Amino acid sequence: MIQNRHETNISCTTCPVAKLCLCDDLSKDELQCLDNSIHHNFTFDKGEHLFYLNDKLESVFAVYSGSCKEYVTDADGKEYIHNFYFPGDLIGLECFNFKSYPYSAISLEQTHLCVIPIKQLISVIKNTEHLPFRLLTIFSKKIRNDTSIRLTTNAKQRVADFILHMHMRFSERGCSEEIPLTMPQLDMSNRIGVAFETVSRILHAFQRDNIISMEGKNIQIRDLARLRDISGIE
Amino acid sequence: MIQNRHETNISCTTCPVAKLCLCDDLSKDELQCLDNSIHHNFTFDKGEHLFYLNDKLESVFAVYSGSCKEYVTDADGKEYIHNFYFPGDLIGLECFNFKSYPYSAISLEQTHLCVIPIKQLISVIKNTEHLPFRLLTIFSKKIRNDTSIRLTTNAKQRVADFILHMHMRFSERGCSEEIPLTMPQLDMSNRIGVAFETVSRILHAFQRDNIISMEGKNIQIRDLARLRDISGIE
DNA sequence: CGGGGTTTTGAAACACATCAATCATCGTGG
DNA sequence: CCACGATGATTGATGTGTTTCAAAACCCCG
Repeated sequence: MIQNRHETNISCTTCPVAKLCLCDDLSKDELQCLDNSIHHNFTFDKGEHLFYLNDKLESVFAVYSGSCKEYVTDADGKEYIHNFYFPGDLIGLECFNFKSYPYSAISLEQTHLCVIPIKQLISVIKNTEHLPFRLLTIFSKKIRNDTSIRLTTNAKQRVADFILHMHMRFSERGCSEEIPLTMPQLDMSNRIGVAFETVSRILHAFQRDNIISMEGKNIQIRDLARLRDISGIE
Repeated sequence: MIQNRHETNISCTTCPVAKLCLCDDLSKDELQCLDNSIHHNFTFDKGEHLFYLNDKLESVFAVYSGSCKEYVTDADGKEYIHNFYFPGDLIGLECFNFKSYPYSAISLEQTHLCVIPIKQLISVIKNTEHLPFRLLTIFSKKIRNDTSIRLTTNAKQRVADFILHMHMRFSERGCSEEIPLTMPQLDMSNRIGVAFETVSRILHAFQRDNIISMEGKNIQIRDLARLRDISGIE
């Protein structure tokens, strides 16, 4: 499925997002063992699929740079987006005991990925003390990522929730100043379940009220307190 | 926090929902090791809390019988329900690396729970080959449970999604005929993000159209195909 | 300098929430 | 055992937030 592409000497030991990925909490030996099981640095162009719905499941992906989305489409062609993935995130981990992928995944820009064959991942899990716990942490976080937009909220709250959630994720990546929206607003609207025209209107209202500012596709939060207030949680 | 209550000779080896719980996939020895770490059969009355938001995290819970919900409330007192839990489900597993519970959990009826202290769970994970993989499976399933109601759907689709999801969960428990709604419709409406009056109307419309039938709090699906059609997935 | 994919903006329609009142249900105590 | 209050469910009328439709403006990218 995945053609072998330009593979450089990237490794987990030098990876800048290792702390977000499988590697964190691992001993030096364990890290080496994991590193040996990973094929580093596959390049995907914008709009290229990592895999399609019902493709045979063979690998888990780790984002090295760039971004991706997971989605399914219904009979009408309407798109449901599970989540977006950024550097350090793992794609497909929760399918490890499936025969095939239950959704499609596509690159939102030029994206570099590391590929971990499931069989080898299972072997590493068996042979390392800390990886099982690391995986529990990753899954716990994924549950919070996947449920970050609440169902009981209105459109403004959802946009606020989305921005706050993105802010949190990019802060983890050492980028707390600006949130780069790598996806079109249509993707954002499909993720949060609001018409894209409504998203556009709300983003403009937030700018008018000096809650955020936008240049191009970058969002900067100017009033975090107001945003949290609109979101309504805590 | 948890008082020791009437504890009988229930064990994982004889538990009727073991296949849904931590036990599945474990060897006989591993099961024994797990069993020794679990305090079985704590009784919670309807409306009794398992734990409150910000309580110190000490244990994970397994539902033996009955049902529970996890929720948080916002500043206005509005309730957000993460999920419902039925026999074989685990509560609090995704908090294992937290200091305190990030939400509250309450019993919806008389409920029997098994309590697994986190420290001992970690020790069992370290000492068993299969439990780490069992946990990955449980987490994968939980992600699907937590995201079973899509954000981009209308009220009818959400009610349909909810019924289909409950149907799936109760089918796993050998109860595919009738879905016992142990929660009031208000809880269901808070879970799916639809006003409870709207839920009431939709449930009646579904009955009028012979898609479901209801006696008391039990839902019976009469036209699964129509329900799937309304849901719109696949 | 196009031209397809986005984003913006306005007007109209509608699905759903909200408000309000009635009805059913159930556990509790007199 | 029935009356009572509390809780949950139903049903209708009204208001509004959001979607939908439509058209224009923008903006990269080739």
